[in-house]
Amino acid sequence: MASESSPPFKQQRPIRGQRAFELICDTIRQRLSDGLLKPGDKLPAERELSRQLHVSRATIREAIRSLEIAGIVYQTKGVKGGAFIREGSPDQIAKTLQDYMSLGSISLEELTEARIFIQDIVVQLAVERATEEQFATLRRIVEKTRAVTSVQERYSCAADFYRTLALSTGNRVLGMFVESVTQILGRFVRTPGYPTLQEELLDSRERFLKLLEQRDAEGAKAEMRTHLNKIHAHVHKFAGSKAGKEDAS
Amino acid sequence: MASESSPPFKQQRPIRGQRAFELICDTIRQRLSDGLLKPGDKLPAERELSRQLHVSRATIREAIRSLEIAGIVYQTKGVKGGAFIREGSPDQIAKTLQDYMSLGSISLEELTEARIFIQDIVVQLAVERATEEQFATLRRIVEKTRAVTSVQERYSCAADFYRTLALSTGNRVLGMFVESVTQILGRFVRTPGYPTLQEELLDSRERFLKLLEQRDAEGAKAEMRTHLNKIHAHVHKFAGSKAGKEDAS
DNA sequence: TTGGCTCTAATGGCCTGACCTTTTAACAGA
DNA sequence: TCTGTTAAAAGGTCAGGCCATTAGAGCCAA
Repeated sequence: MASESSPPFKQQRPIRGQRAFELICDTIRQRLSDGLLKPGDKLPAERELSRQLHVSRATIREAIRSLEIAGIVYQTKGVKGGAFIREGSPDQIAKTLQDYMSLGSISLEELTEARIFIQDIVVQLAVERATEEQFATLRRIVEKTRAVTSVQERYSCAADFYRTLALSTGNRVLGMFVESVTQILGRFVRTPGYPTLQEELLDSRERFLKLLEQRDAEGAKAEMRTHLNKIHAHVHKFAGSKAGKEDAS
Repeated sequence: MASESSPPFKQQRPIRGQRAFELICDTIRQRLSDGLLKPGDKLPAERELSRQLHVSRATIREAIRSLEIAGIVYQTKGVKGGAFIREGSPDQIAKTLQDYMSLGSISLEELTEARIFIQDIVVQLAVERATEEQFATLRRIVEKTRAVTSVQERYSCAADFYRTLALSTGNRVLGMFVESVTQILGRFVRTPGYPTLQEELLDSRERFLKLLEQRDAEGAKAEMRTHLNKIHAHVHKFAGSKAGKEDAS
């Protein structure tokens, strides 16, 4: 935010429902896409922006709050605190999908179905593009999985596995989707009463890795599909029983 | 919002950075996922919520603002106005992806690449699941495309086409992704100076529809891929030249 | 020197209370 | 019946204040 001494925001003609805080958001977004603001940069303090833009601090706060919720900035308190531009993260997509599930605009079944198809793509691309080093990382993660005991740790390992796999495609859009689904399904796993399903996991992982290293796309995709179908059936059953209990109570 | 007479929001937790407006958001989200709130429902007025929850109106406003930015509610002014729960829409995903492009967390190339793969899935599912009626709708859209002249109209027809196609898969997650990408690429189309690329569009659509109606998945996928590759090359060239000009100026 | 200690200023979080604009419904008058 | 006026409700904004957190400055004692 360059300091602007000229009157910057004197919208006295709000013909439309344009709100002051939206103009401020748009300005900052514009500076982002123009490259004037980059991740890590710090916005001026609320009181300072209030002076610069000739709006009240409450309005500035609504604007910054909006940017925060949109995942564009984060805020910290204290001196040297403020609003900082952040990197994009899958969290934002995950939150949106989660909200949409709550709203009933998408269903768990649609999410898992989409996941299976997209994971197919991921596997295909991983076979084509993953480096030996990434194979090694995946193998390390599987080894780590062998040692864990708690549900929480196993989920964490699975998340690492899918994340690394998606990373190896070099496509961060796919990566964000995969990570989002992982996070959402993770909420079920963390729900008390979620039954463990460990038995064949490691075997499946081993087979999958082997096929991946052999660059056998079809085989790896089939293995992944089979595994995901099992997992998803498990989650659906759990989610269904939970909903049933809620209805009954 | 049940009225709580006991001290509701006196968070003396220094460890947690939990803010008052976040608690309010969480409460409302909880009611959503519990089914106590549904799309179309109206939240109490700001002043009313302020009284009920024993927080200032400014805090209530920050909470509602957050829900609005998250795409959960929309607000209207005037008597009979207020915050209403809305349906989930792809706009939210589109906005997030757009922001992430501005932040540099994803690139146009990654987005279009992902689109090609996901459109593959969509076509596959459409071949398997689309009804005759949906075929007819698609054909109507193509016919309409024949008549349009402006870039804006043509974009609108293309958006309808992809939306209808995605709809026919019955998977709204895929639908939202497709719609989001359409919206984002639409921003380029609407940029002044975007060169038209009309020639083969209608021919391609015709061929595609024919293959779709014959339930020829591989053929339809190939046709769609070829078309998208052309479109994307076009967009990339335009985006690249625009970026170049910006650097030069 | 070094390890704490307090003090202070900067900053976000929250509050109170007020005024404006927009929107709708109720009402009054032709 | 229609039309214009009015009042109430609701969001949008402003002004100013206090509190809690934080990092640095400066100080003091071991």
